[in-house]
Order: sequence, then C-alpha cells, then structure tokens
Amino acid sequence: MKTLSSAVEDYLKAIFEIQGEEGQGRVSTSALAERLGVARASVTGMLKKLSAMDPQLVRYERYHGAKLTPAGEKIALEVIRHHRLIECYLMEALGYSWDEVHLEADRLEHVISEEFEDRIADMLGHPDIDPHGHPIPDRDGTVRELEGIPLTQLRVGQQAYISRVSDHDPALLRYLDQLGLTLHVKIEVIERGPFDGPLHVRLISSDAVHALGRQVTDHIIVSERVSERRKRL
Amino acid sequence: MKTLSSAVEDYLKAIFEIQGEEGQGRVSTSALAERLGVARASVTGMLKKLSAMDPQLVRYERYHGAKLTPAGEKIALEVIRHHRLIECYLMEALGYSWDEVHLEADRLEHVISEEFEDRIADMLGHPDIDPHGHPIPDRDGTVRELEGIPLTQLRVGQQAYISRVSDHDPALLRYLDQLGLTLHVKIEVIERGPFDGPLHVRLISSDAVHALGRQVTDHIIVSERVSERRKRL
DNA sequence: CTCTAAAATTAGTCGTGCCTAAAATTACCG
DNA sequence: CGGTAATTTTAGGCACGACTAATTTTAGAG
Repeated sequence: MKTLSSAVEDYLKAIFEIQGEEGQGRVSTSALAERLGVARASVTGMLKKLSAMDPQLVRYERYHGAKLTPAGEKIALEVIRHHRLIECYLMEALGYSWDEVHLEADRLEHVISEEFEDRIADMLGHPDIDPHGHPIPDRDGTVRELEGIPLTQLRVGQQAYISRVSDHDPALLRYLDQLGLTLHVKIEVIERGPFDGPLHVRLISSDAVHALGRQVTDHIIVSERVSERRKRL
Repeated sequence: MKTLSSAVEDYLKAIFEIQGEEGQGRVSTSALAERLGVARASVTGMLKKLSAMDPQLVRYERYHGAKLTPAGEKIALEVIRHHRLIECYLMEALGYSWDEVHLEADRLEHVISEEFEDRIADMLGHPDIDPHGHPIPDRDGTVRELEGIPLTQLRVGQQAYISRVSDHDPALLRYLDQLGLTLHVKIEVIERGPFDGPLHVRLISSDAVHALGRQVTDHIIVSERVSERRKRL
C-alpha cells in the first residue's frame, strides 16, 4: 500500500460522501467539482487518473460520472475514520467545540499514522459516532449506516431525537449550540409555517421553542429512537 | 502571512538546524541536500526561490551557500516549536516512546493550527525542552540556547548529566533507553579505549557500566549542571 | 426527431518541486 | 601560479494538480 496524496484522498472521500447522500448512483463531475472547490476540468483529469491506478480506485465512464471500487471505498473509509476519530479526540482531549473540529481534522486526517489512530481510538474508548453524530467506520472499513430523516420532513406533533448534524458550516453549528439543539436532544415539531416557512421546534427538556428556517432543518437529521450507545466497551 | 508549503518549511528548518550545528556561517548546498535527501540541483533551485520571496526568507549568494533572514528564522522557529511541542505531547498524552515521536511530529508539524499548538502547550504546562532535551522556542521565537558538550569530549573521571540526544535515529534512541541512558541521568566516564576506542561510562544511580562507540557518544550532549526545570509554571 | 442548454471533456498552460547531465566556479595542492 | 578535484549552478525534463477556453456529448423540450 503506497502512500497517496492528500488530493487523491480528498477526492475519494468526497465521492464516498456524495454517493452516500444522493442514493447509490454514480457521482457527477460537477457535484465533485462543487464539493472540492475545483474546476470541472480538474475533476475529469483526476477521475481518469484514479480509474487508471493500480489498484483501480474508481470506475469512471466518460460523460457518466464515477463510482468507487471496493479498493477506493476502503481508502475513503480509512480517511473518514481518521477524520471522525480526530474530531472526537479534539473535543474530548483538547476541549475544542463542535464547530471548531472539522477544519482541523480535514488537515490532520491525511498525515496521522495508524499508530496515532490506534492510540486515540483506545484513549476514547472506540467511539461509534463523531461529535456531529456521524458513524465512525471500523478499522476494517465497516460502517453502521444510521437511520434518520431530515428534520424538515418531520410532521407537526411528531417527536424525535437529534441524531446527526452536518459538520461543514461552523456558523450553523454555533447557532444550534446556542439554541440548545445539540446531539441526542429530544424535540417536538409544534408548527410549520406555510410556503416552506419556518418550523417551530420545542425542546422537550426545557420547553424552549425556536423557529428554524429550511437552511437549518435540512441539515439536521432526527430519529424517533434515541441514539445508540456512544462508545463501545 | 500566507501559507507556506511543507517543502519550504522543511528547507527553513533544515537551514536553521545546520546553522546551529556548524557555527554561524552560511549553509552549503550539499549539506542541505544531504539532510533533506534531495539532489544538490534541487537545493539550488529552492534557495533561489526562497531568497526571491517577499518577505525574503534566506540570503543566498551563488556558490557560497545560504543563511536565514530574520523572517526566515522566525518561520523556522515556529516549525521547530510545533515539532517539539508535538513530540512532548505524543509522549505525555498518548504514551509514545522517545524513539517513535520524531517521525510522527515531522508530518504533523506542518498541518496543526495555532489553536492546536496553544492547546497542547497549555495542557503540557509550557515545557522548555522536548523529550530529547532540545529547547522549545517561545511563541515569539525566542530560544534559550543550552550549554553542553558531546559526551565524546568528556575526560576520564569527569561526571555529567545527559542533557540532549539527537532525535534522528530511532534505533539509537531505543538502544540508549535499554541501557538506561535517558535524559537527566548522571554519568561518569570510567575509561577511554585507545585510537578513538569505546568510552566506558558508568551510570551513577545504578553503577552499571557500558562501553559506547563514537557513533553513540557523538550524539549525546552532556552538561555538568543538572538540566534546568523541565516545565515553566 | 430535432434543436438547444447544460454538463463534461479535450487542449493547452502554469507553478511547484523534484530529477539527471553538462557546464561553471571555487578551492586546494604542489 | 597553474591544474585538478570537489562543489555548485545551469539547462532541460517530468509528474502532479490545478486553471481557462474551446469543443463534444448528453438530455430534455417542443
């Protein structure tokens, strides 16, 4: 297993994440370009390269997007495991807040050794999920897919637990933190404004009610069951 | 202050370290090439680039080597501070041994944020020296230069404390650890073989005597005074 | 089924940091 | 002081990963 560049790791991670979000189909050049902040043409070039590597990391068909091979997916999952363990570690051991960890982890994920990974995983008690509720793959690349639906889709009167929050926007995370909308909190939808209007959400524990816009509720995943244990024994 | 590449940081660090080791003169192209493991011609190219940057990072004269400018030295010291703090952190917080920390730190030093640096420095109590006895620069770039001489130069009968050990060779560090020749240990030179022969060294605490070759004694720095406090308040 | 807009690819460049081989310069020795 | 060996620089190239501009392909509307 030779060393891959950060760029390659970033592409594989992005393909994996987009595959997960938008069904299981192929990932388009544009979607990748957008997520990675590079020009479409750059993506085309990299996809050709990734599909020509030995072992082949993506299956790529001209004009029809790409899809990870098992080898590519394995690497993506290793990078994601690094990322999420580092996020946990930064919070637990170094006192970072949940809006600060993502950027730091994005840089560290490419340079830590397996040794480092093992040590922080041990120290943390092998957590299942990261600070935003995303599952942490096993060393062997197994991910438990979590159920849940966007808060946006919850009906008035329904209650649920916050089980996952998108980690890409620090400002959103700080906002949620202020409102008390943190992981594992139980909420109820009180009212929904017309024409995609704000969703009024009540925190069960404090009775506080907040009106949330679509930009917010789309990025919160809720589940009727309380999240499973946060750490394995 | 824009972001510099790892390569640039590595060059500046190497120039600083060689300047420190070999008097205060200019650093030769070959010395740099050797330390960095690249071809001489590559060094020439990089030195030209570094001396053309704004702000200028090295003063470079064709055929006569290079020397850090204050701006270059500042950056070198930041990288070295990162490196040494990370080494401390890996030992104290993650249970690494002193032969394992160097490689990991060499990768991490380029990607951690100031935030990360501050947090580990706080957590460690702002240590003065790294696990091999090298001084850790202040945030503002001040380094306390430590006194001491190579163990090789100690005379028979002289006693001294081990104050610093070269960190580049993990095998050497493991070897010393096995013999009990760790930092701050007091030793006495018992005998010196003829023709640059082995140096017989006694550990004051245990009375154990070991014969050490030149390859070893050259890389151990000793001091007659016990090392200063290891952590600042 | 054709026409067009959107998406994707090709073609051509650029900056970075490395390489080798050849030429230039320095430094040292007699 | 001249000649040679060691050091260093120049010249030319390569891989990588990004870019823009121009072209091709696809997909969707009528």
